[in-house]
Amino acid sequence: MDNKGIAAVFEEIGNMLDINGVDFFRVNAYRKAARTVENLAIDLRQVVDRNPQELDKIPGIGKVLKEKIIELVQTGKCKEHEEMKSSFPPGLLEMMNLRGVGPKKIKLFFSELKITNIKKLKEAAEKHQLRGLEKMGEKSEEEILKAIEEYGSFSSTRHIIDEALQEAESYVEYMRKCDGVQQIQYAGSLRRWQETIGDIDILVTVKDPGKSHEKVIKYFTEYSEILKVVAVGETRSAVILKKGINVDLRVVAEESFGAALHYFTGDKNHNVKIRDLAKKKGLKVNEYGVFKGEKSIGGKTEEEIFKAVGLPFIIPELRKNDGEIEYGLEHKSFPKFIELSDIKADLHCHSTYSDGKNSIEEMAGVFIKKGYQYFAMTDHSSIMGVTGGMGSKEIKQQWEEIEKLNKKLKGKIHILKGCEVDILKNGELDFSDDILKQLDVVIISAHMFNRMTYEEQTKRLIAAIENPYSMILAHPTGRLINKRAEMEFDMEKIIEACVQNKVALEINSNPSRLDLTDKYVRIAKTKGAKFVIDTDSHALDHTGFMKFGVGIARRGWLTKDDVLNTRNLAQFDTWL
DNA sequence: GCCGTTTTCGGCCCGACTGTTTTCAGTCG
Repeated sequence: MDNKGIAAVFEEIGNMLDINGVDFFRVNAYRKAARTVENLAIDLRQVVDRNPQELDKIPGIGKVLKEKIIELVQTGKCKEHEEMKSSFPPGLLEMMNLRGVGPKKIKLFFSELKITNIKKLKEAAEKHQLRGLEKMGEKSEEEILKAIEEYGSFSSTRHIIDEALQEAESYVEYMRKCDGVQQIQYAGSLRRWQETIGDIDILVTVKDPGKSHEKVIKYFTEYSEILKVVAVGETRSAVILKKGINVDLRVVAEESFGAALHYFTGDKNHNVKIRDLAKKKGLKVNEYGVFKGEKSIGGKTEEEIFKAVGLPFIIPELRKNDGEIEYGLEHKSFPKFIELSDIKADLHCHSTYSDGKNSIEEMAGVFIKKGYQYFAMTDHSSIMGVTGGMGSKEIKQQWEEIEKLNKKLKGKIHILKGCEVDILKNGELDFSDDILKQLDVVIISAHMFNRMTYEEQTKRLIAAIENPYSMILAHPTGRLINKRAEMEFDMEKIIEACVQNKVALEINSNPSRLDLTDKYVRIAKTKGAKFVIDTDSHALDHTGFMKFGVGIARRGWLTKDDVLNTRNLAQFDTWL
């Protein structure tokens, strides 16, 4: 069983304990462990295989959960989990997904009305049987029916980052026009550049706290794209957009901007840790500031929050309670992480020579506008028949065109002759050595045969990486977020093969790919890998995806030096 | 269930909003 599966089991045990009314801290221990395991960079299967004692180092995993992890990895099951589940009516846990329904309500519905699933809950609400229960009334019944409707109509999947970003930017633009709004900023997982986004969080400060709050909240709930207003309070509001994304608004005074921004940026585990640190120093951190007793000692900026608990500024991308707090306490400063402005080239894009929408010259034009010094033209090789991949005749034509363009565009940008060469089933590449040796940039990638076994796939990829002409391994897992699962293979071995053979790892910036993921970026860095951040553009407007790849790189703790396309052409050429 | 330069036992982040109530429990982030 993999990390995700283990996390799901812990989450389920937590939920069942919660419904059973067990001590909340025990429940929380399971939930916390579930989040920790889910966000873990290392594969627990390998840890258990190698040395189970390493589990002791994982925060929040003690004696009991360690044994459960070993059991789950080795047998695929956990006895206690199975036993608990067998005593739970199927369908009961699913009700946890309904907005406004938690463990207490589930327990109430079950003990009083024998409701064991969403269908029965709906029937009971429609027959007005719920309003007779303790603390339940007409309104609660309506809310439950609405929650069931929402649950049925929206997929519970998380949103792709560029969709969420567009929605957030439009909403922020709208809010900016509201009288009384001073500062405005989206926060949450979007500000952390997380690969997928659960909901959008918007923070606003107002000039005149007493008077403006109400006005701003009202304006927020009048946005044209809203499907439903979920909550309206004095400082908070929540809505669901027509596109199915939840948006939370928080309104605070100017002097609390930093504290609120920190609180609202999260993630939750990071925030809990910061508050815990504060507590040990005799301080209290909340969304309004840092307090010593009643007295505020900071909160206007995020820096003040970090400083109060003895930390240097931590960039949003790192806030995952994934070692960043410990690192900050020990080192008192962080390396300067890569920024979008460090990028000097794009090394993976397509033209009409394969499945791109635009000509080479048009692609060159957009990269010139971005101020890039060079880019690699990397159309598909011929096996990608559906995408009109290039045979040896087409690629030679392309070289001629590139040479002409390089003369024409001299001084503006330099085009490298490249190719996204497919990895064949046996690990060989889809072009002869004769072609490969004439290319400036050879990207290798697997588009087909993704159903091979774990071992076969690992072997296949390693063979391709060991090809002396291979330079960059593109989108290794081949996943498409919410659409296609990742290929199964031993990622650590692949990373090691890349390091040994001096093959760079691509961070593919396409928001549906984001492949490598941040977790493996970080592992690869510790193993000494080099990276490129590419957009894999198939049209002019895809070239703007770079920011997402840079976000992943920052989440993986990369600096400029780790990323090859931050180098100027001469330096990059040396690496080639 | 986890954890420890205040503890191996006794703590565990902190606050907003809703609905049903007259003081708060449940839920959420």
